[in-house]
Amino acid sequence: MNTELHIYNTLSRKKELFEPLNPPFVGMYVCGPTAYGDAHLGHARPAITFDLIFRYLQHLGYKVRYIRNITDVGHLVNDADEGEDKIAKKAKSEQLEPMEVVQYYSDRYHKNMEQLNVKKPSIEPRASGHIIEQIEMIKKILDNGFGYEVNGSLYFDVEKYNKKHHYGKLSGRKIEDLVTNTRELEGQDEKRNSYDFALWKKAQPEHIMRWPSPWSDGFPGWHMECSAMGTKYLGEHFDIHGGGMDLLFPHHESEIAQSVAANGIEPVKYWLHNNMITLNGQKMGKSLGNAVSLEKFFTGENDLLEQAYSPMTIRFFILQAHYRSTLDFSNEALQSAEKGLKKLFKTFETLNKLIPSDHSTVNIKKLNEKCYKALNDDFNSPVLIAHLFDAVRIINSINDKKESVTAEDLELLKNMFKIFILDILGLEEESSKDQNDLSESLINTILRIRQNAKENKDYATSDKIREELTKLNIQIKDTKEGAIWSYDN
RNA sequence: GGUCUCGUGGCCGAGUGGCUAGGCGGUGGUCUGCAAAACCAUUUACAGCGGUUCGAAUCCGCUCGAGACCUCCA
Repeated sequence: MNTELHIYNTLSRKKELFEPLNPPFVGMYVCGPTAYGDAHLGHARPAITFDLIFRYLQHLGYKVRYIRNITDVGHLVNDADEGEDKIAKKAKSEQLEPMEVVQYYSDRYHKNMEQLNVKKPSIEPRASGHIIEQIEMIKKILDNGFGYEVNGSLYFDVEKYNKKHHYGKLSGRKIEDLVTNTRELEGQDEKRNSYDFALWKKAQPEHIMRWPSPWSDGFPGWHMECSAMGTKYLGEHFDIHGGGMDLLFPHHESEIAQSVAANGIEPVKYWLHNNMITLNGQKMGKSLGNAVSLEKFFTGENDLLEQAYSPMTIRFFILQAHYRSTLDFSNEALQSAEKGLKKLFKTFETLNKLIPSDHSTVNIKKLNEKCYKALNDDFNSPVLIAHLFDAVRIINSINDKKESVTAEDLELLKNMFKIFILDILGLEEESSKDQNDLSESLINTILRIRQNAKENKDYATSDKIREELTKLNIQIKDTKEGAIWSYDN
């Protein structure tokens, strides 16, 4: 039962039985963030999706090596910029060493991931730390005749590659379509064909991120880092490669081509892609200017947000949709997720109070099996959550003496909750509110009651309240504007 | 324009040939000093049109609508 995991492979566009290449080991590579800005809701989706997958594979007993890179070289800021490095641009504008920018945003990313309870990957390599590996891989591609050099820059010869292999097999594109669908740019292009892509780019004099190579001082092309680092840590052929659907083409397509060109074998057995998060039906992305940072979600400081949404609300919201569906953001949807999550956690308390009886009126074993069935069907977390809410209803009914379970079933129920909610979905209870906020509003509530008593000339009660608060080192002062209070330390 | 994906009830979101998804909200009830919580019941569905089929939200075709990718760069 637990072993029949099926996952949707973008390569075949079908659900396939998951069979690792070298069980019990599983290698998984996921495209991580570019460290040049704060993480937004769109970044949370792949992180949480592959965290779920990581956690479930581990739960099934696999020894998973999970690689999630940080891209820290050669990103453009947006379309308007002429070939300038995203990180370098930021560095220049803020008078920083590029690595300072990378460090700053990596730290912030890690903090957000921790808040979302996303487990750390096994290895988190950086592109800048693997320049040698990338150069070595480019050399292999050249040796095998799939690259060409122009003025110190190297490009991948897609047409030549496509004669022996299929460029476009992952994204379902045909090279003829690429020809007709790419418009010609002015002569500045060094590439033989518009669909060729850079393996290595010669740095312009103003570029501050540059490394020596046999061809020029420059930087690696976009797709190289994932091919090189994936190969280095997981081997030439590994189990799972993941990322957002937006990376399907050309990034992942080109990764396949590079690996095949260099190593002669298909790099990845299962390709997994999560869908986008939309806002008013449109993809959420930095370049579109509609991306709300995770930090803003947690504090609520954004015009689009009616309130703050906790990291666990965000996590639950994302897990309530299947990872291959688009998920539309709205305040209403997040608020209902918040309530649902609260209900789920409240049930933990009820569960611990339950008293077993000598027979069960509900089939807990079957429910448990259904939960596994949901996850085994391409990590269907929304269906899993639906089953867990069935369990919630059952638990409350037992508490109301309308249903009953044996001690054995109760144990299973407790175990289910722990395994699915805490371990696999990775949800955790959040301390209801900031402690300070809570005590502050508590005191204000008490003072309002005292004010009422005073207005009713019930001075016995109002004095009693002041006395009790004083004992707690909370000093009350009655002023013309009303009572004020402070900690009396 | 090319390629692909999608269109489910007030909102979000599963399902993919016949059997209640689920959450949030609404309504009625049980409980309750009142409320909350909980439980029970209940409400509104499968974009439109046509076809296949004993039977379609689910398959096929068309129409309408929405989105993603398709230059440089990561």
